[in-house]
Amino acid sequence: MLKFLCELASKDPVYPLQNRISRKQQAIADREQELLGIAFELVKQEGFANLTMERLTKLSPYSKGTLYNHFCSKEDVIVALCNAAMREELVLYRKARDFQGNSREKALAMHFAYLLASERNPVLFNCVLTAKSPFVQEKASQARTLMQQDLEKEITLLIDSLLAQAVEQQELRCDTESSMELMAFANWAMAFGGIALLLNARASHSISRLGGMNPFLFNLNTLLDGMQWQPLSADFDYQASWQRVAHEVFAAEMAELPASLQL
Amino acid sequence: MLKFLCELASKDPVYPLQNRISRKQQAIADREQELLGIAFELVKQEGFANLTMERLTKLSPYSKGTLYNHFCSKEDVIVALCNAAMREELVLYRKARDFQGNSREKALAMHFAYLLASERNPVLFNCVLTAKSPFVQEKASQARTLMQQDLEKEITLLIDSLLAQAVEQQELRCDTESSMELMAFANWAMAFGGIALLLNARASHSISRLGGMNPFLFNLNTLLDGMQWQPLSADFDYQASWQRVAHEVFAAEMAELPASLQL
DNA sequence: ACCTGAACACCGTTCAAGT
DNA sequence: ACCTGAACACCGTTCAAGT
Repeated sequence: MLKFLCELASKDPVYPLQNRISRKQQAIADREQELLGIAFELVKQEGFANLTMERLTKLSPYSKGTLYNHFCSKEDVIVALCNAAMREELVLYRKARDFQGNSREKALAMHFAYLLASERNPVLFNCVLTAKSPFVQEKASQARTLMQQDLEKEITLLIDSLLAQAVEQQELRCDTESSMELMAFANWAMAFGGIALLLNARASHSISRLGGMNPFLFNLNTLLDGMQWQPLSADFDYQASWQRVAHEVFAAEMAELPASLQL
Repeated sequence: MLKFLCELASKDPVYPLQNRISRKQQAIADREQELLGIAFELVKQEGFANLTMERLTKLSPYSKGTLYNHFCSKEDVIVALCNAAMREELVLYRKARDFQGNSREKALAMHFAYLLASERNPVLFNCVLTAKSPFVQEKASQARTLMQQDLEKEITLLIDSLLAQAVEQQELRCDTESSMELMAFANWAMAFGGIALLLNARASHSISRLGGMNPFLFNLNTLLDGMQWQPLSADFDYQASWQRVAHEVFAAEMAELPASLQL
């Protein structure tokens, strides 16, 4: 359940790796992962309102004081969870990038990874937004906030290099320097908006009426067509690419998902 | 500040209008508006974490028990605020629809209205998302939840009729029945995603690097081009339309905005 | 019938006392 | 040096007592 937290434990920069990490430091890092794992279970089961320092203390073998030794506030826990989620996303993005296909198919694979991450863990997806809001941000520790910015930069870098590759292969045109950044943002906005609405507003009229249709591929095809990213959706079977991504890249991750969710 | 709450007071269906509303019912409806106004100020100043039943009680002339007479829970207050925000949005959408121009320009005006609503009141914009999350929804009163669905339907209707009009005028093609609903959703997702990210993640790398550029028009032009909504952005000056909307439709609302925000 | 506010269980954060 | 848990101020919700 929380293996993603464990395997990333030693990477947390709050306790930076040294050539030889002291036993004590390692113990502290381990405990932090243990605490984050419990916090993760709390939000997973009942949403964010269910995460309280009180409950976190009671479910852990430690005292409140010790919790506050790791996290300067409740918000700090939230940002820490969000960072773990982003690290997990990064792993998926790297897999997506290696998909065999043209540049637009690779972009599709990246979006698939984003959607997959949100389906695997809906609450953490929302976490990423709330964690960025100024009210949360200002109560979190600086170390954790900086870490978040680093992770974000790393993701941005991946996207940028994909766009650059597409331009190089002449499948995408990019008139000015700045329009590349605008294109990156447009992709993020479209994907984020679609997922956030689907996750949170499933009951809403204009979403429930979509019935069994999968709006993601439609959204993406429309946006990428608007960017004139070749080949256009009229000339290529991106539905097939979407299926290929599911089977060739993310078969393992898909298998973990509840059967009710077909991407 | 909270005039939008007042003018809509009598419309709240929790206390439905009758041919002759009793004096007592009117008093109750008034008090509810008063309470919502205070709640609004609380979230406006310091975000949602600042809204507590405790503070709401203290800032009002009433007791806790009376508050719970109006709102069955804290979440119920949030949904009530969200509904007020949606009513305000509706007013803007109606103004946008009457913009003189081709169908795609009208769509632009609708998006402008959405953006304007979010700039006028960032916290309530977020409110609309959190208010739809299942955890909040299940703690709110049914009356308020139903009201929310009605408001949503009304907004959807406006969008749908604009799309239908565009198809009728042959500026937009719509192959199947369902693709209209997909197009409506794509517009919502793009607009929502862009605004939510801009509001909450201004500090994030891939947003801060956009600098002074306004990504909204880019996002919209790209999406609507992808939908093949005529005339395409290459053949029409939508930048000019955007300015026209600001001046011709929303001059009054723009004037209220802090000068730092140029749409 | 409606309003009040005391009461209860819970929460976030701190810090003196302990090891 | 680090851990503990009592203490404090605050919060959401309820309900017996009042009018």
